[in-house]
Amino acid sequence: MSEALPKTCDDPRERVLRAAERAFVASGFHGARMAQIAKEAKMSPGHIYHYFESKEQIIAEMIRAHYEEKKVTVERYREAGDQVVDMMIDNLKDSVAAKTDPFWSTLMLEIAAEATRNPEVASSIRNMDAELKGRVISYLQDSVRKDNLESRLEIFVALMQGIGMRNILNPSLDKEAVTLILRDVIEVLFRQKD
Amino acid sequence: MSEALPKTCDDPRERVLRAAERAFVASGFHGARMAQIAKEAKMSPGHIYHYFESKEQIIAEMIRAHYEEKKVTVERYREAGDQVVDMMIDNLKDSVAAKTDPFWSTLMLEIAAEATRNPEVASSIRNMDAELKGRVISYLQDSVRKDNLESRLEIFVALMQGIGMRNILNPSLDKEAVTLILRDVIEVLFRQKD
Amino acid sequence: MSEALPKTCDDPRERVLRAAERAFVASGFHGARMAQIAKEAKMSPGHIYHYFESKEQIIAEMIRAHYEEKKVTVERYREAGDQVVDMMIDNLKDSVAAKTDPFWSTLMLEIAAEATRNPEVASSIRNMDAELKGRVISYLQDSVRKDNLESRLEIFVALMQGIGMRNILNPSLDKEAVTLILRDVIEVLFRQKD
Amino acid sequence: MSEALPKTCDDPRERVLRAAERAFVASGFHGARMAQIAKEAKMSPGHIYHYFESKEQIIAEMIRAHYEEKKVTVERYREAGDQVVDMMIDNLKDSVAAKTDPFWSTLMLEIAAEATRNPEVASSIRNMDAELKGRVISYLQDSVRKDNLESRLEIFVALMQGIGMRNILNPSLDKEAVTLILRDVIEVLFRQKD
DNA sequence: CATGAATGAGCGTTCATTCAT
DNA sequence: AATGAATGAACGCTCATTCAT
Repeated sequence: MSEALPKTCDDPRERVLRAAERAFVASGFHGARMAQIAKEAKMSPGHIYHYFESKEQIIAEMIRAHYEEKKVTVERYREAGDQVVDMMIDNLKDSVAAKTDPFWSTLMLEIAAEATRNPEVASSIRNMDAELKGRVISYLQDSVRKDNLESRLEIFVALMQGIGMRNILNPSLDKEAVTLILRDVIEVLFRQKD
Repeated sequence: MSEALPKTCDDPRERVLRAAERAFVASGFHGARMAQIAKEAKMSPGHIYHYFESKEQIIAEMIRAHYEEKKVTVERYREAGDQVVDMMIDNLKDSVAAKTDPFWSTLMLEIAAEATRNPEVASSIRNMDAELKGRVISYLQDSVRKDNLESRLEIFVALMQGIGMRNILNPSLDKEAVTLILRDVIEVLFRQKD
Repeated sequence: MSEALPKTCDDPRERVLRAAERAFVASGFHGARMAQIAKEAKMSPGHIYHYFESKEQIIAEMIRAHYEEKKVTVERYREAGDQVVDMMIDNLKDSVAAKTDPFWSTLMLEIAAEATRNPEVASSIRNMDAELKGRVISYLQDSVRKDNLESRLEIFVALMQGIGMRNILNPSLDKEAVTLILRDVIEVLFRQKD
Repeated sequence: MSEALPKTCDDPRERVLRAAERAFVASGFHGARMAQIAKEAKMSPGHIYHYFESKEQIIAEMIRAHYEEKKVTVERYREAGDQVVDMMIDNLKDSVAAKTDPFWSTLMLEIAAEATRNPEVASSIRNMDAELKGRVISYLQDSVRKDNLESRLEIFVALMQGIGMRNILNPSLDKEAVTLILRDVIEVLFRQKD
């Protein structure tokens, strides 16, 4: 009954991670100050180091948590059976909204930028990315056209993440029009020719 | 006749900008050290401040220079006349190679990330981006399908930049396969129906 | 009857003092961490402050305890009667071993170094040192040469502590040879000319 | 004519070393603050790092400089020929004064204490100490008793450094009386039996 | 009596920027 | 125009000490 809520604001590690996320979005991994993270986590700077060894570790764990969330998100493809292309199209509006949320697109940008500089982070990201992509491919396998599936998926992911980046450079991006056009792109990328 | 060569290695401002570009790609805007930029520009750190007020200004001007280069690049769309979709397809391999060049994709990432943090830079980028897009639209106008052209262009740009980001997260991206599939996407995005 | 055993491992103050001693030898007064002392004393860091006001106080009391032990040690001179020079010579091997024990020589070094920095500690050490020396002089008085006895004793103590320091700077010090030579030095310092 | 004075206050490295020496004597290696050293060296904290990589390096170089000075000091034994024991006795007053200078005895204490904790420093000190001792032995070789010479020298050095330590614990040490008694100790340690 | 989570001042060090030359 | 020595504020992080429980 009184089950501890998992991952609430009461878990101090989680509080730090959430605070760091906000600080990273606001100032970038390098620009974010431990003092700011501490303040947002309602914790003294020193106490953060009871939960994390370093700022680097906070970055690494936040990236990992980000991928864990993505894992959950892609599980819905598993359940879509052979309706997966229809599902992608049905969910398009939400997907575009998610990718154009400035919070998430900014974080994605930071993560990619960190991968270009920190080899340890890069390797970890690439492993997680590959695992995620492998899962998605196994879920799509039977219901979409199979030729060059991996590359088609790469293009789809590139497109969705690219939309996030475009929304940063052009926040007046017409999400509705984009959503409509994306339907055709998804059809051409994935629909099996009966 | 003895016109000063514009943008050669002899122009010290240009030298700083090129050096900064390399340093930013290697270490990010925050990670790059003025000392490193000075060394690469073969100039003392102090002397950089004769040409630029601050590191921020170097970032801003480097981004501007980046857009100036892009302006030159898009001019070829102007010259393509009504063959523009064919030209996009013919150039696809080069375009993919350009977007997956780690140097440029890293720089693009830094620029986008900076836009999320520095409002002045963000505003300047958005102006330049809008101008660039306006030009491209005017060049495409007569030779591609006109419905929702701006959004179709956004999607195309998102896709190309997204491929750059994907290449960072997954450097074993199959560029050849991607190039092939992109042909179909371009057809569906831009080809006028008879 | 049920007298509390003094100075056993059950006395928590004593446990802290012993733990501090080990930590100070391992890391120095400054390098030793309260957390380490607490761990060695099998006590929480916070609880140490029920027994001691500060780290400084632990240092001061540990030094005092060190002198109390020395007091016990010098009592044997009292019991030697007029055989004291012979006893010094007989005990030489043990004395050298004691002074070259890294534990005690390190502690001696820390104590002397602390005396150069902390005036309160310095004053307390000087009092205790003077008292100790006074006792030894009274024990030696009747059985050794009396001219300049205090200075002869100073030289003897300097020599023994100096050997401890030499053993730190040159751990391959030949203790056996040193012991042999010291016999002659003691003879010249203390033996009464019949 | 206008020869640069070697090691004057104009050499900034030397200024840092001298400032560090004073700060180390006043507060110990650990207690001394870079800000304090900077202030005493009339230099900003940041600028110290143009000359030294770290506080550790300053400590290491100061110790080395200390040994270089000692090397110069022991050279006079070389020139004493077979009068070396007489010279030791003649110089005794100065030697005692040098060893009881609180500045130098405090520094010696810090150095020995550092050797018990920092293995790199310890190894360097031991090498320098061994070299120094080797030199002295070669200078004494022909004019003092040869049995166990190395250990006799160790005892002499221990005695002199021990006097420095005693002077810290008992600053009212009677240097004159000590000097007188030391003559006999030197005779017994080194004088050749005709 | 006892805990250990929590604090926050202060450390060694870095680096954008300045300025005497 | 050009240098590079010099600055000092600000960083990530540590640890003696406190205090709610």
